Amino acid sequence: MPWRTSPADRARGILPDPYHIWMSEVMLQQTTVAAVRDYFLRFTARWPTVADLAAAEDGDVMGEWAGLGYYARARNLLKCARAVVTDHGGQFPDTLEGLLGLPGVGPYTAAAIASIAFDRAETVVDGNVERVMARLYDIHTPLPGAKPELTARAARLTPTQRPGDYAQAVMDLGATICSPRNPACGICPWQTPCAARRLGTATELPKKTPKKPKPTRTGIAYIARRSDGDWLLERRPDRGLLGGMLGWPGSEWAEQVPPHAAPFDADWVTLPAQALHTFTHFHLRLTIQVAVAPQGTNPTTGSFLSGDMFRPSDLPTVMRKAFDLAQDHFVGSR
DNA sequence: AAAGCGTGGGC
DNA sequence: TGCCCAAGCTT
Repeated sequence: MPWRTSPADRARGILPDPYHIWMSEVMLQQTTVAAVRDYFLRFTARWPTVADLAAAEDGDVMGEWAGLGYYARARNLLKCARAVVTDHGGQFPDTLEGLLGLPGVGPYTAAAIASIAFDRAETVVDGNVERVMARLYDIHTPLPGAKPELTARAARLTPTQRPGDYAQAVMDLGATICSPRNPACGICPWQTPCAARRLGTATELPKKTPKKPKPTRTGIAYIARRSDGDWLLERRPDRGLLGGMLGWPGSEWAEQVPPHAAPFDADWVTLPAQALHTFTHFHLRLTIQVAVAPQGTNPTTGSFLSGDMFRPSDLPTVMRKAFDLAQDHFVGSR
């Protein structure tokens, strides 16, 4: 992992850049290491310091985050960078309390930064640690209700020696050996004290309360290309689903879509294929309508973005799926 | 305090 | 193939 420094360096007092640890930890919230890696490298190459990031344009940061999901993280990333510069002299706070005051930094991330970047004896409790503790102590209370007990167990184990190494090690243990499906108990360094290992309950822990089924919503997206090659796009409002991201104008997304109008009058063509996408709490079937806009078109929403300025990679994935289908249409009809 | 909030990979 | 899961935070 490119944000990590070796235990050997850490032992000699060489700690990682707090900016890098903060960046990686925010990206890693509910996101796999494999997905984060390239984003981390692009962000730190483009904005090498927190001051560079604080000076960035909102749209540039949102565009660079596109595809990683949970876009409130990107909005808070910018807020946080600016808070560090304006309220903390450009240095990240080195205490749990100070870190918790930053936007997008909750109990886990604050403890991760404090322990990994500053070697403070704070306790990280992420999904890995929850699983390891539930098994180590054979706790059958379902999550999220078990969280306080799991946190207390984890805190009791946190050492004062090399807390940063320990935090990473216990998460690595959960990510590799004490894995959700096929835990490798035979090679686990904690196999002797582990209650679930002894009782044979490891694979069924931690218990979780069942999830609600996802409803299916539908909607329409309007993808218009002007004769000069510009695309009609809009910036979504700064809160809610895909907040702050670039997207295509369209209807609401709902189980029953209310009446709505296209952004301008034209001979809109409905594509034969829909864009299918699943969000955290619903499935979406997006119907795509395409049109060529004459020069001088005045849309009721959004604005035309030049073909040179528009990077499809700035779009969140659902909008990118819609674009790919529309582009097939425009190319195929040429 | 329960719900909202993305995405891709693995099985 | 659909479901589960991933180094959670905010309101």
